[in-house]
Amino acid sequence: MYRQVKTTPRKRPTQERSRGTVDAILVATARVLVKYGFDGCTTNAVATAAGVSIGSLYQYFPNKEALVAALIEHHIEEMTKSVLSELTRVAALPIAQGVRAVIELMMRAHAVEPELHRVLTEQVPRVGRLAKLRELDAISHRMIAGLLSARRAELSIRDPDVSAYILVAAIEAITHRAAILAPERVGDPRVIDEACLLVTRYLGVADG
Amino acid sequence: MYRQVKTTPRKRPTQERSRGTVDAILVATARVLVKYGFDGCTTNAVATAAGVSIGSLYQYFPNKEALVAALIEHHIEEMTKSVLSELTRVAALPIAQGVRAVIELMMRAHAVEPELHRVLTEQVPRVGRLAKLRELDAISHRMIAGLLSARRAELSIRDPDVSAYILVAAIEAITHRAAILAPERVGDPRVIDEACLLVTRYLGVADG
DNA sequence: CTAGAATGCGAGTGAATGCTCACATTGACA
DNA sequence: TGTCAATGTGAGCATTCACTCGCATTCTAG
Repeated sequence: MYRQVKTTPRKRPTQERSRGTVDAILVATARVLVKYGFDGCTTNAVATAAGVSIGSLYQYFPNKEALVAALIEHHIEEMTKSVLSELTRVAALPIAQGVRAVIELMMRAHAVEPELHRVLTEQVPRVGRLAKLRELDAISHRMIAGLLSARRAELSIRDPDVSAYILVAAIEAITHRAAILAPERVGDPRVIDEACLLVTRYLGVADG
Repeated sequence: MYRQVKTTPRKRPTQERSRGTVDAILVATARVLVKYGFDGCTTNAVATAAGVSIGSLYQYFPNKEALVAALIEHHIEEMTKSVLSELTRVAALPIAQGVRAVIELMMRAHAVEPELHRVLTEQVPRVGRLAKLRELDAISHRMIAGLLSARRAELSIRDPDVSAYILVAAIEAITHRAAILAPERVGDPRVIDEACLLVTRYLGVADG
């Protein structure tokens, strides 16, 4: 399918100077990626945009994919972190409030740098980072399933696992679409309210 | 963003012979695309796989993107057709039955040639066919909104438009995910049942 | 201060590949 | 059967681009 290439860094920067270089390269990658797309994101273009020589770029990244992979990895890790912390926090809340909190988190997560988010999302499969994405999915899925199990008495669901699958897919899609296809919908309280309604009615709890 | 290229056919085939050529090229494109991905899908590879010379390929397709665009267009048109006909049919059914019918349609639609579907989906933006996809979205959205409006008395929703947005996003995602990330889930009756439940509970109607 | 390590440089190389074009073959129609 | 248009061919051109390598500069430790 997709040619798999090594995307592990070639060398870790140790001095201050080189850390700056690596940073500049990553920032430039994001900029070029958003502006010209994956195909227009040539290593030479990135190096130029970063104000760094192409040789330096190759000191730290073994190839083009590695550049994008690094961005994706970073992005997904950030999302994983916030999902984890938010879901932990939510465990203590009344369900309706928890639902709203999670949905708002997702909206916010999609709203920061939506352009970059879109490009990265599109390029995930090309860069062989689907596994990383599925990891995030799996985490969300497990945590939601756990929450549903724990509060099962309050809910009218049959199988927490299937329900978690359905909910994760639905909420991810609603927020993702809002961000990608209709940016004006992001943060639209009608959409948020309605998404909350979808979940609470499905779970059989009163809306917050 | 993405360099836009002409993707309109260069010449319409008139004789029987050339129609066969065009067909062979499209079939080969699908095969090569699935097997080697977009990057591995070189025009020369497609021509070889089609048993056709590279020159002939360029008689009918102005460039590489046009090949994939043709496939995508065809794919989306097929989906649009079945969505239109199914939604029309559904208008006469009791709501719960209609919901199930639509969800099953979506599952089926995603289940035919899931590999090709996945690759095409991934390549939609690169080939500048996002507009076509949004068209299908808009059609679905309008028709669902229409249905919700018409049966509003039976439903406990506030804004048919927002509800349609939510439902289209949720159902599309649930089926898409099933097909792409967990093919074993496609047609899983538990997932279908649960998706129906999500919708009927949200709409406030009894499950079928 | 100095030696060697770390970092930075960028012209150039090699390979991939989209696409052209001059020519060959086939079909339609008189 | 002859002629012209439609169709088919594939060697190779032109370009793009990822990546290397030999050398220059900067840092650090002793």
